[in-house]
Amino acid sequence: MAAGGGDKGGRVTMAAIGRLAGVSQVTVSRALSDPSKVSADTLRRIREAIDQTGFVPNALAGALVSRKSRLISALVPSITSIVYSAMVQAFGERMRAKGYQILLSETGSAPEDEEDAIMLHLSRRPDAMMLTGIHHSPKARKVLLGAGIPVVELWDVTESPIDLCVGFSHGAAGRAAADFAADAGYRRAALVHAGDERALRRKDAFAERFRQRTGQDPAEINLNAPASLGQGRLALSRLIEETGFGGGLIFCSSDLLAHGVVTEAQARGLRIPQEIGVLGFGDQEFAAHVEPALTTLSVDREALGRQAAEALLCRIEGEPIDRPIFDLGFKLVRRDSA
Amino acid sequence: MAAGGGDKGGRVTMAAIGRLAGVSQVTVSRALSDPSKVSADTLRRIREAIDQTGFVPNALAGALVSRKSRLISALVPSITSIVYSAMVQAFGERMRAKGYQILLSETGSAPEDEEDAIMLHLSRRPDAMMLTGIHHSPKARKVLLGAGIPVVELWDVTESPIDLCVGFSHGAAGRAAADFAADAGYRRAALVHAGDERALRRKDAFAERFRQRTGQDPAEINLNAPASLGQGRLALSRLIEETGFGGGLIFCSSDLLAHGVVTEAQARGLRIPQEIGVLGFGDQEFAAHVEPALTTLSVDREALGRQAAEALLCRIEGEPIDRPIFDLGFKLVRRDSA
DNA sequence: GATCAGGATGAATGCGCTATCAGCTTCGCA
DNA sequence: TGCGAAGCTGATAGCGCATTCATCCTGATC
Repeated sequence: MAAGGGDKGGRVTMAAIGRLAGVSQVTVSRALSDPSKVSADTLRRIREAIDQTGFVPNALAGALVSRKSRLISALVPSITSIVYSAMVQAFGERMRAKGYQILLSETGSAPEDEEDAIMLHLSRRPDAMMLTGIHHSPKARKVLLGAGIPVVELWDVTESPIDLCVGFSHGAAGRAAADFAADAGYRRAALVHAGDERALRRKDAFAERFRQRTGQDPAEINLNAPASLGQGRLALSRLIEETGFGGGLIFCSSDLLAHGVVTEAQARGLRIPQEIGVLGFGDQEFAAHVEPALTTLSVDREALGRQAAEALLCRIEGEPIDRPIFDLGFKLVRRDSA
Repeated sequence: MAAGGGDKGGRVTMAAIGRLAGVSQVTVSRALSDPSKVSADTLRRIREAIDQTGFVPNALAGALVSRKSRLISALVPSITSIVYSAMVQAFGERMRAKGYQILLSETGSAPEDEEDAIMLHLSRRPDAMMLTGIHHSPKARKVLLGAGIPVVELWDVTESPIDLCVGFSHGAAGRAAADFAADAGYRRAALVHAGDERALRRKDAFAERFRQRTGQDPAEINLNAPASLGQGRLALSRLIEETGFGGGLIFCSSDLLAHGVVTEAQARGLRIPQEIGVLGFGDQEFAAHVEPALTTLSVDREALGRQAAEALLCRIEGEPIDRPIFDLGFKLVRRDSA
């Protein structure tokens, strides 16, 4: 262990601080939660005792009795993806400013893992919960509703959220991409994606709209793997070698994949955007700075996180919310890759 | 609120489940913590009651009395940097497999923020704590020692850890980079970094060694901003325009900056590695796949996280650790950029 | 001097659970 | 038939704190 323990054999509690300062446990509690309720002299003695002993209040006990844990639970598929980490960062920053801590778990992509994680999180009695996506198991929905806490679902919109949702329509995003492709004169298209549920919906919407507009079916590469530059390069190789893709617009499910496609295209001497156009998704920082700069669907990840935090805080503080569905939209940013 | 509450007005507790199943609260507790201690029939009735009510045990109360929260606290400067998020992911995965949850906070780079975060985390009575770096305020050290829990410091090594440390020597890394530069025949060098404390130590070690080996002082650009591709491009521009850098090896504090430097060099028509060599740090996924592939100092972030988890688990389970300092080293991976 | 408002403090209570010890069956075996 | 062992269950006692209510003091007001 790191330690030789506290001051004495027993651990330091408010009662112990009280004994040192010559007051009761209650007064110590008051001194910490609302110093104005305690006389200046008492406050000074209590603070001295705290400094002396290195006392750290036990938030477990506090939360147990007050029924307020000041803990917000957050579930994301992965934190190594900037997509989610930037959102969680903005979310957490806002929550921390309001005195809440974040209990964060990765759920992967399997719904049953999410269910387990939800149960584990609820057992810590969080004051609110943030989930990614709008698809959850029936049991998850049930326990969430039963928990009686505000819940926000992120990265998507639905008319029937568990409680609140903040996101944008992936169908609309896919259609916007297809319209862009058709308007820009592309007569062929391909879809490269990592296989996650929301990417699939963008892809399907793209395919349908592109077919309507051009009469052509896009080729498709489902990588079924976390997005990475290497996977993006691989995707273009497979597109060319497996499907005989000879040019057109490639709509990627993330900027990282798009960057990989661009890199592979350059390595093969293919000209961008003349021979192939590349459309990314997310508008991550690097998108504007690579060569050629990526044309991409821009999503404000920080705004998603902030808005989610704001909505939950309203709920926690009992303020009315006129509409629990926040559609933050997206923007197509045209640069040089398509 | 999301909910209309539980089944009744009051909330569901073990006592309520017991009433439903016709047993006492204690038996419910046993059924959950060790089902073998309860008869098959009782177990079935308890499980039915739990399913019916959607009961979720209150881990706050459990932790309060058992003095085991099954919570591990983790403090990192930022989760949007893959450097830390990949490490936390590996750390969390191992811990989750052992039944622990992670309480994660971002501390930024200010030491006083870390101190606040440590106090907040300790108030939740975690079973162990993971910190980034080996520099902490005296007060932080004191409360950490007083908490009596295992502590691991990550990303660096020191002879005097608070409890455990897992990392590598940044001085050695900087020197290895300088030796590589000198051995490869570079007579000029430049240092591009984001300004964080560990990058500064690598930089200083590089500068000193490079001077010894070549008699030359490296140029330096301190970006004082989170590493990004755009910052990397900016850095090369500044290097050329402010310091008149005309060629040599550029040692970057991260692969992302290195990638930016490479991108800017290509945009300016500079040949790599003939005119300028670029050495990255971290060996992130994309390093091997960009063109030219990045030469970089490889650090196994997942191994850091895993080893940290393993060491903490040993401490928690009371197993002996012969040496609390784990130096996991680094590797120089030569590819095409230098 | 009596009365009262307001500030400062403390005693008692219980949040929901685990740990401990004690009680009750049942069964095997002498 | 008796008796200990083993299996199952319950009563009780806190964990450390916030909440509630009661108490005491001070000073202002009539």
